[in-house]
Amino acid sequence: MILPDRKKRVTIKDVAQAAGVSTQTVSRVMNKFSYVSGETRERVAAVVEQLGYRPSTLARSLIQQRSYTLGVVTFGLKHIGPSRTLYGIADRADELGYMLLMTELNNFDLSRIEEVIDSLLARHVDGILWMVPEIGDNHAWIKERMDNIRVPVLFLAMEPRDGIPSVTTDNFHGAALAVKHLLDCGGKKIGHISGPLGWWEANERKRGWRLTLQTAGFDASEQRSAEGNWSSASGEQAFIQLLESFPDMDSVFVANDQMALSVLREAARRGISIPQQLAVVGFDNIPESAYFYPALTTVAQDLQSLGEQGVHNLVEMIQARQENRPAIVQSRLIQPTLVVRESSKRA
Amino acid sequence: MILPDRKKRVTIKDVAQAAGVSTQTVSRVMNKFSYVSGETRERVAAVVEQLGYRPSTLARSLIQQRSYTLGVVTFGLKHIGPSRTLYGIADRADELGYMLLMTELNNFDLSRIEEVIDSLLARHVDGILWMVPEIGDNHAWIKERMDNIRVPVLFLAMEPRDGIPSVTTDNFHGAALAVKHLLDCGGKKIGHISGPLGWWEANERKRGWRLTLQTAGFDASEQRSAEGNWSSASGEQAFIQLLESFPDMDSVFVANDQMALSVLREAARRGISIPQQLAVVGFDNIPESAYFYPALTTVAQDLQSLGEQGVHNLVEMIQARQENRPAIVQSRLIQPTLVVRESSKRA
DNA sequence: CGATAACATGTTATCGATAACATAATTGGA
DNA sequence: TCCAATTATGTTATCGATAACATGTTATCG
Repeated sequence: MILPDRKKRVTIKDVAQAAGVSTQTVSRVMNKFSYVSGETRERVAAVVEQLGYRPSTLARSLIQQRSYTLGVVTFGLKHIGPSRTLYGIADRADELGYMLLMTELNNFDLSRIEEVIDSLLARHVDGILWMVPEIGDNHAWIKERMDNIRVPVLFLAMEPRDGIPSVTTDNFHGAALAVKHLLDCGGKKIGHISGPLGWWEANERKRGWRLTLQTAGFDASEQRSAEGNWSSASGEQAFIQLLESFPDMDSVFVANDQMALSVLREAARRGISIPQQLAVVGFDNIPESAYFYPALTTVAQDLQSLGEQGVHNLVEMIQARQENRPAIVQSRLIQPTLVVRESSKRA
Repeated sequence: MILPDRKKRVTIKDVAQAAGVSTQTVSRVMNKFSYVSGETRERVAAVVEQLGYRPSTLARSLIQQRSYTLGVVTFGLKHIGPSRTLYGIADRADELGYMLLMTELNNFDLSRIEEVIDSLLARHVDGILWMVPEIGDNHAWIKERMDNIRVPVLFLAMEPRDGIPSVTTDNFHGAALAVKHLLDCGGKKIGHISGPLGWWEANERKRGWRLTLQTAGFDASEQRSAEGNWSSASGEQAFIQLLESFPDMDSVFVANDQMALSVLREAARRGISIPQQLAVVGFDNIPESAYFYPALTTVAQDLQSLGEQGVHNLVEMIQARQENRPAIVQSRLIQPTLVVRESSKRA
């Protein structure tokens, strides 16, 4: 027998010819649920097996107007947050029979955004997951262009907006949890190290800090907070600055764990004991935070499930559209939880 | 004028009809470099602009037998290492005009591996980046199946093998750097906390530790090393165990930064001063390691450039094949560097 | 026993583009 | 001036599959 050229794709025609049937019959065998006699089915299956035939999803996508592929647009992939989300996305997508076309967005020019979306649409993705943090007005294009995009788009970690499907961690509530806990621990003078305030998430966390304090009758004035940029380096700077503008601070809520790490270190250097003199709470619950010294109390946001939810809802929208049902647009908030560890435990 | 249905794809036919030319002419306008009169070109371009036509990469992939898409198979995406690599991949791929089809491999069953590869091939990827750590014999399938895969496959972080293209950090050399540095710092009794020894990378790092010590005439017996599983939790266990089996240890080389973090903490708890009583060197140079207390000396592996190199070489192979040139198969080793910080600096 | 339904299979059109080939109109050089 | 090369455009085949339709064969039922 002549072995087929290993470098050439085995097509449905090859199978049809080898089995002595039409391509349609091969297609029927591959896709089950159609009238094919047992004998024919077996014969075709044998040829499929023998030639190692695998249908081309690409060709199928074209005729069925459906690719079983989702576009994912990320930003800041090299950081741990996005990759945990991506993990959830990959996992659920696989479960639901979808693959992911990935793009990293490296800037926010409108032209770059269009380019990215166009290249996804050119590959016929069934839907798009927009996994880009909301910074300044970099989401401004949404209202205008949304309807021009022929497929559903779901936004992750975006400020909830009416009529725009999204899945987002409740940053405000997370911050409130942190601050309430610090109050419970006897904190009276609670400072804040925020993320870059151009970021919606950073703003929400700061708002959570401010409002929770004010509601409880405490001071949350501007000199009690300092701004970082999420990095440990910036956290160190912000902490030093905060120690100056708010010297009698007894607790601090830090907008992410990386910056909190710097707080722990700088405190150790200065002989400020944690949690006795200064209670610290972070945000994110990165895996390392349990092994900081002292172990960091932090707000856990479940990014993996954020990603999973995102895929789930997006696929739901895709199916609705496929079946001509009205799309259920919803903004979903995921509640973070507090993980109490040593850095805040006071006797 | 009747506006086109926003939900329907604008095809080359629509443009051709609206411009009063054949689809071939539209194709020529889109792809430049062919005879089209200035007048026709302008007219078609205007229609393209007006209808917002974007060619379907999918259809083009089918006829050109080339998709400008790379398959990426990851493992352990939720960890920081893979995502830094992925960032490098995404960046370079974008630069070279490729998109990425991503899959997370969640187990090593041969059937799962075939499934993953099949689903990438079904989507006509031009090449595959295998970004899965080598654990036990989970790469054993390579020799057998490699030729059955119709596209080039490039392996990241795999043990270099003749005839198999790969890009890999030189773990052995990295470990040697670390141990030599500890010797330079006056270390005489140098322990090791390894990663899970089923991993090739963990083994290499341990081998680097052992051989460097032996070459310098020092003891590197088994009770001077303990095995972790990369996690901080396991690092703590391994360190405690090591303190028992090797009580007079004066330095320790830890196979990754997460485990080293636990060493720093446990040492602090026990009043072991670092670096005076115990010098510590980690591996990876995760961003946080510079902000551990004390700041961690570590071996920096440039995962981003690992990813970039991988894409670069893979695309080179794809082009070679396209142009019927012989493929240049090479295994490339990337050299890590030592970053000296407080945890090893002795007076 | 003949008509209708269920089964089994094949033929042609289609998805959205480009390749390969064909043809007509200019241009240019001997 | 005439023919070959260049320019400009159209027609048909193709990539690899499925949809839609057609047709023949075998059960089934009144």
